[in-house]
Amino acid sequence: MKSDNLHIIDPVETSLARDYILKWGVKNQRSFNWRLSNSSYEIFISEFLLHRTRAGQVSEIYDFFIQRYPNFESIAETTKSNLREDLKTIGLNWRIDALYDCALRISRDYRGILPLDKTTLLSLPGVGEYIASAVVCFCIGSIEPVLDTNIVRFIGRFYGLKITDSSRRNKRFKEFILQFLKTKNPRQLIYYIIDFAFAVCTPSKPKCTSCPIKTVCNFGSGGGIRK
DNA sequence: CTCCCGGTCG
DNA sequence: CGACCGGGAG
Repeated sequence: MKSDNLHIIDPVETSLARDYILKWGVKNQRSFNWRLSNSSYEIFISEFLLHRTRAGQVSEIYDFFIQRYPNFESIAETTKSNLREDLKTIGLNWRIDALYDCALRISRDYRGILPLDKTTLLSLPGVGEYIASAVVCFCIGSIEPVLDTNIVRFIGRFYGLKITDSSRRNKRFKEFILQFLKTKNPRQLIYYIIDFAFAVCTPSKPKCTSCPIKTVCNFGSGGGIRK
């Protein structure tokens, strides 16, 4: 029987699940070129393009885009219509405008070098908490509350938290993911969680019966979502 | 916290 | 239709 204290982080269960995810990730992680990059520009671009867009979709144009636009200046020097043409397969025109404006500002105000503090990142158009946190974590290696829809679903189910539309900005979810990411390589673990949530802890019909952490998971062990 | 928005794909 | 490695406004 689990503790009656709701929403208390169990360090043992967290540690067990983390170890399982790390093990699972080694064999089952997806391979994307942007995950191998340590360039702040490429990391920023990839997160920007992944905004509300499937990873498989982005992967089809990612190499082409980085080659054509190797830095922020090259984006700032083209036209919005060129940029739209080169990104038309992934859509979301407002995002393309935002990317263009980001490139202008970074070129003009920061000499083309992406500032790596969250406050400045958040001031850029189209950059919210997820992208700012992910960029800082991936570039510097610090532990940040990176909460995309996949990670929110995973954290919510695992700890038995009610998942709502605002969970990604919920203070409790942030605390839980920060705790979960307390490893030497949070970036890698984030990728693993995302892939795990994509393949096993899916939105509909999660594969709980074959899930490696069902015994310590609130959802998979039959606890369901506690209020 | 709630709601709306967006282009594309499975 | 729901979902996508969310952001912005209210």
